[in-house]
Amino acid sequence: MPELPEVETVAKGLAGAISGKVIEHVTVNRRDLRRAIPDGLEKRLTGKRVKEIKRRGKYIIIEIRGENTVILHLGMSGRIRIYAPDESYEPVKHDHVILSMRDGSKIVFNDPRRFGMLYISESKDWQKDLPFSQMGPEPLDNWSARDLFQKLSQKKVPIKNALLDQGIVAGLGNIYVCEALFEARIDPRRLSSSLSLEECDSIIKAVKSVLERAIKAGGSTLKDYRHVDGSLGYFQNSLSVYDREGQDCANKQCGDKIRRITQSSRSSFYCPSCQNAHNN
DNA sequence: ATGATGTCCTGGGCGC
DNA sequence: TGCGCCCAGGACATCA
Repeated sequence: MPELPEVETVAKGLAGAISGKVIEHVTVNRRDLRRAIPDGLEKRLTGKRVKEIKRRGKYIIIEIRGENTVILHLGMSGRIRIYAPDESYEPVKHDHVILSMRDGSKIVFNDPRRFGMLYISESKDWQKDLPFSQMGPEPLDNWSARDLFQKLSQKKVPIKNALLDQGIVAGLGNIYVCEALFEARIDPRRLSSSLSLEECDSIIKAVKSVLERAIKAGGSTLKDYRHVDGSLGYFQNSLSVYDREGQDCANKQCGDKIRRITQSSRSSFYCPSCQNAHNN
């Protein structure tokens, strides 16, 4: 379940491996992912040079010289594996796309659950395309409490759901929303429109803090996620509430236990004592 | 228009 | 050991 820190880690790994390099051959084994891999992808990318790799929300943006931008989303279970020129590539189940670079390295996109996407932007400027045209701010860039407060003031959904909405802020998923709300000491059930400007500021600080620490740790490996070299992230060891139902609250003086509830048929984890639901 | 619910998909974990 | 069941969840479709 890659969220911003995991996607950032993969994007950085990809950038180091293929920026400036030429794609010599493209193999697509299976096209029917969440969004079909477009026919013609092979032709359009063969012989092209990779310009730059970026990240926007949970998407990896691969800019190509002389072609529109390649958009990659890892879905839930997607992985990118990079094989150095001297490494031998042994195909495994669910290897859907293989980019063979001119220097002999290979980039493999594997996705068992097929929730991922790999396509080419329709417009010259990918940012004008959906979903980017509708996407909220990058939480680590210029995300302001004023902006969040303004957006939440019209929302009648719990704050947990609002933060998962990519139009409010980009890149957050279930894990980091739970963690950030714990750190901001805000109950996930609080109505979005009930939050004060100060509370929005707390949320922003908590989100930034948890994302920055997770990126430093190389992301969280719960099930599927791996770095591009196959190694693991280790931020899962630093999670305070996510998947810790029944365990002691991380605040030592608290003494309460982490609770799991369901919101919009998704699990939320929180500490009933530290995350107080006054003002609902 | 907004929010709630259902759908896609596979592997892993669980109970019996 | 093996079978069936349920769960994980990001984005999007569909419904009220």
